[in-house]
Amino acid sequence: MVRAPFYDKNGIKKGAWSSEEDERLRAYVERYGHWNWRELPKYAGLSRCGKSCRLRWMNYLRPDVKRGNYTAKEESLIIKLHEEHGNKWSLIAANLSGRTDNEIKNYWHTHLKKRTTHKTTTTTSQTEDQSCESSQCDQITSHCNGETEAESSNWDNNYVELSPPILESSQSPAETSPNCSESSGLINRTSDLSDTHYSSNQVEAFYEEYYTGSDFWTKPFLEDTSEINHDYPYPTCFGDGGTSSSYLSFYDDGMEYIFYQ
DNA sequence: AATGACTGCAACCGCGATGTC
DNA sequence: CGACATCGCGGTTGCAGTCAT
Repeated sequence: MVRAPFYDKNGIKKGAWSSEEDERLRAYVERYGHWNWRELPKYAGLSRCGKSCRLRWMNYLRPDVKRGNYTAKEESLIIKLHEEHGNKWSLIAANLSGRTDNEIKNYWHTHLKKRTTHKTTTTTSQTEDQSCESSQCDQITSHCNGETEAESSNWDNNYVELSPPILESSQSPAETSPNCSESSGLINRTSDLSDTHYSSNQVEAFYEEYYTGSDFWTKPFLEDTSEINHDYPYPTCFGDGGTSSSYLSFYDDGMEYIFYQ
């Protein structure tokens, strides 16, 4: 279902990711963060471009990416937000915990677009004939109007599922923080709040603290280097946890090593 | 069973925005 | 202030799996 792997003229690998590549990228980003996507693949030992790494991480490897089927709530929210904002997938994704904009975009085109088209046509026909017999029509009506009045009201107006929004190409909280330079290399702070519901005020307060308030993002991303896996070289500017030998294993000419030294 | 059409989704691409020098 | 690098976003593509004939 994915493009077959191949190498372009510059020796950059493209196409489907292997499990080994996934593991390398995951291990590297989880340990060192994504301080610079363009440079990252070199240090992670990947023959990929930075853009590809970033996409793979954001869409697939991030631990807080929610996989699996969409709930009725999620579907109704996507439909609602799409009606309001159009193809602003990043905006829509920001309102769905654990979903990426790319995933939502795909889901829209493969599932929801048909439904809303169907809804439009059936709604039109309904005005002429006040009936809607198909279960799909019922489902759409449910999505757009809310499962129940109370449930819909709570969902749409007062609560959001709270975990960091995942945008396929979003800024990480670290990048968002005004206190944090991009090269400072912070790990992502994860949240296990996805199953909890909060009021709007709580959400605002949380994000205030989460993204800007605390000094979390200004702290060095790597405080414990005791368990560094030296299979994944990283710039010496991140501390002395890397070794020259492991680093040089990826740069036989040593020029980049000298540069970073 | 063969095969052509369709579907779903991971991944790619181009371009605008933003940041840095 | 312009040039360049990098990031973020949305549209598009490629292809394996599934379905229909």
